[in-house]
Amino acid sequence: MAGDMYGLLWERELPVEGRGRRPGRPSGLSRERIVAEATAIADAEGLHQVSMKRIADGLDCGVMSLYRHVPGKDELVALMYDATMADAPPLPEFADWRDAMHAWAMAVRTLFRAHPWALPLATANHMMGPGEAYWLDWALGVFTRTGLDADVSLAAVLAVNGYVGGALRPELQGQDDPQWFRFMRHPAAAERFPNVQRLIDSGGIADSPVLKDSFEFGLGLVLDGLERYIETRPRPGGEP
Amino acid sequence: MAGDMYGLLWERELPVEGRGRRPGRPSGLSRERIVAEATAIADAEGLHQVSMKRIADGLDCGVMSLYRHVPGKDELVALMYDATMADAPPLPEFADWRDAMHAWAMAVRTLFRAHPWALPLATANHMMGPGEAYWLDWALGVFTRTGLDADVSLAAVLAVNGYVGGALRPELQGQDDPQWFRFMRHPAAAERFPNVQRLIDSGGIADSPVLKDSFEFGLGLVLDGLERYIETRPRPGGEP
DNA sequence: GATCGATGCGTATGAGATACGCTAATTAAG
DNA sequence: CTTAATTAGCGTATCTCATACGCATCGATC
Repeated sequence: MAGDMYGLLWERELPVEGRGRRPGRPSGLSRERIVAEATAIADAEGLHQVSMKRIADGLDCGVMSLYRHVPGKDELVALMYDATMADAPPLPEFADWRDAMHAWAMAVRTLFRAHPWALPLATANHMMGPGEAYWLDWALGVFTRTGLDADVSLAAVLAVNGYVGGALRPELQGQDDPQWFRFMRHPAAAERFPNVQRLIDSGGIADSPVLKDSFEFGLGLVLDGLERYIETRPRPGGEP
Repeated sequence: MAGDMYGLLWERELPVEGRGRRPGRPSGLSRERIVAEATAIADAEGLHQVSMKRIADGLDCGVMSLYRHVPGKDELVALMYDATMADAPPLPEFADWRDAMHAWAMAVRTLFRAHPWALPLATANHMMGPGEAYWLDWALGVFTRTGLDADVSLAAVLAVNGYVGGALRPELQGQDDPQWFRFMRHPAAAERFPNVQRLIDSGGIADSPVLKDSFEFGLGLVLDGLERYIETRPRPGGEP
């Protein structure tokens, strides 16, 4: 179904030169406006509510006009995703890799919290666009500067990124439905899941400081692991 | 759209008693058969190919017959997800928490590798069913037995689970399209993403042992972080 | 002002989910 | 053995969507 996502996401990177004015009706619509409208709908009401009709209504145009600017809906969603990833202020420089990756993770989190519909898309198979590549490149630079090899740097980025993507899941759910444990009300659940039962009985779920910041708690664990790796990794020249 | 997912996923936990034989036409179809057929289609061709018609054809029945056993498609997908999570051999006992969580993570990975369509669903907002609750409870038990408080145990599980879910993403993608870095062929990409460029130039991506097992590498980092936490955490009674 | 090339978009098509209501198959009651 | 009760199977009709096709329109260029 997805034809040339690569061309779709990257073709505009080079500004087309040498065409000052072309013949033909000037376009009131644009790919950017369509993507923006679709994203606004998704942000407000979920990806489920994004339909070509709904977008057209929002832009006050005919449905089929959209197809002059976007190949199809799948491609539009891919564009929405990458545009969303690009929609964040650039990160500053950091002296310390750990501060840098902490900031990186928090920035990514902010992004996904603002656009909850994007997280499942991140998990689905997709082509990387410029918006997403920015984050990868930035994080790669952080680890490369600590002296890690390129492949290990990538593995480190994948680890942090993996944690962030996964840990966001319950967080985004929590915003809509704080009752992750509603199922424990079921009479059969208590005996089948004694540890969950114990957790609920302990009472302190709601106001546990660790759980309140479980994202940063887990992030800290990952960074701790990386710190240990970086400190103890075999170095080419041995100890100075 | 999702009505009573809670009842849907949990109602069958208690076997209904006291009804030996009921009147009415006996059912050839069953919820289980429908879920199994739908899962088989999704495993083979992706969730996109699962339609009520396709399922009905596979089961050699009419489309509307399915609705006698499943409230609707969204609910069917929820059932598929939870049934998939329940479709794994139970984990053995482990003496060491680290061995246990390593096995846990690898088991979850095996599950998602067998059913790639399930991972985006895990990321989407959903109600926990008995299949998923099993994994949560098991992991919670592991940490609780190390003496961690219930809330911290949950945070630890969320951290490992987060890592696993997130790290699986590129892995599942890699199976279908090993060219995660195809975008770097773009002329504009090299200068905009120098660190990715350097990574590619380093050449050793394909046969880097770290990247080959990047899942376990990252998992090790998370467990290292947890180990350090467990060893240095403040204990109620002080040092023995 | 005629032509060209792109945009805007109405209409038609086909897929997919599902509400409704009828039919069929059993069991239980008379 | 009827007959009523109850539940499964499912054809048809509808509604929502994505999208192919082709015509109309608009400006720039010649």
